[in-house]
Amino acid sequence: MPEGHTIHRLAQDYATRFSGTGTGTLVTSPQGKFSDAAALLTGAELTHTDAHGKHLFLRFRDSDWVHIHLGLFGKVTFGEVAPGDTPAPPPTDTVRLRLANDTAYADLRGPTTCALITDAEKQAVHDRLGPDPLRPDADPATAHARIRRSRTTIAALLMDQKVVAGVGNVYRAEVLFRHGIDPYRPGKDITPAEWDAVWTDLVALMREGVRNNRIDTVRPEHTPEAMGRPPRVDDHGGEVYVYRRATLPCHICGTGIRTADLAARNLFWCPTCQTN
DNA sequence: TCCTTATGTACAA
DNA sequence: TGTACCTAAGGAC
Repeated sequence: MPEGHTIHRLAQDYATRFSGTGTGTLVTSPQGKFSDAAALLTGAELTHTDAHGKHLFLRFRDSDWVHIHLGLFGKVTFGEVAPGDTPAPPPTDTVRLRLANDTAYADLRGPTTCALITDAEKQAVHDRLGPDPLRPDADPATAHARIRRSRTTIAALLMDQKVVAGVGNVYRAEVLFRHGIDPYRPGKDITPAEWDAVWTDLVALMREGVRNNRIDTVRPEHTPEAMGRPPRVDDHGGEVYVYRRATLPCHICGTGIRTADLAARNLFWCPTCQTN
């Protein structure tokens, strides 16, 4: 489930379990691809975690960072351990990285990236990413400056991590729906007022995503209860307007939700509600 | 048991 | 634009 909210939540969850405990962390790579780095890190304490867009950073000692990117399939599962009672279960052979201490373990599977990097290499990652709605230092004007000089569609620009970091296919589709914006509009036509509204909304939606560890975008007045419709659960675990709802009726106007291929990803939108 | 699909990105041509 | 990479779940047989 990796959009930016997942990564920021992971930064918190890793820190809660492994940092500030005063104990070293057992670091292993049962799957093997991270074995050498794991051997260097094991026994050190996790001192800090950081997230920018879909990139997660775990700090050990003073200048060692583990850089993690989940890609499309990556997942982290946490487990609790009771000392001398319930030990961590043996990791399966797809676990790229396991952290374990006296009270918890965390298994990382299927990441696109899991590598030991330096401060400078970490900085280079930050430098190539756009502002992240979940970071307090984010400057939305930087994003709009790029958007306003591009003829590329707003739908494609929102997925470009150099423009905005952390937005993925779900938030892209949902935020455009919430603002009634036609996904095919060129970036250069997005006004400052529209961008301000979209950015503010992304900040709120993604913060809620971190809190709940899932993506919900449906306004209270459009929930099934409020609309007098039977309750539902969308495929991905949250409640949304258009994502993966192709051909189903729009919650607001009843028009069939449309889908199309855009830069090798599935775009979803309501042709009636999104005409701005 | 096989096939498709997925909230992602990098690189080659 | 196409392809490669990483994993697991769900549906069709």
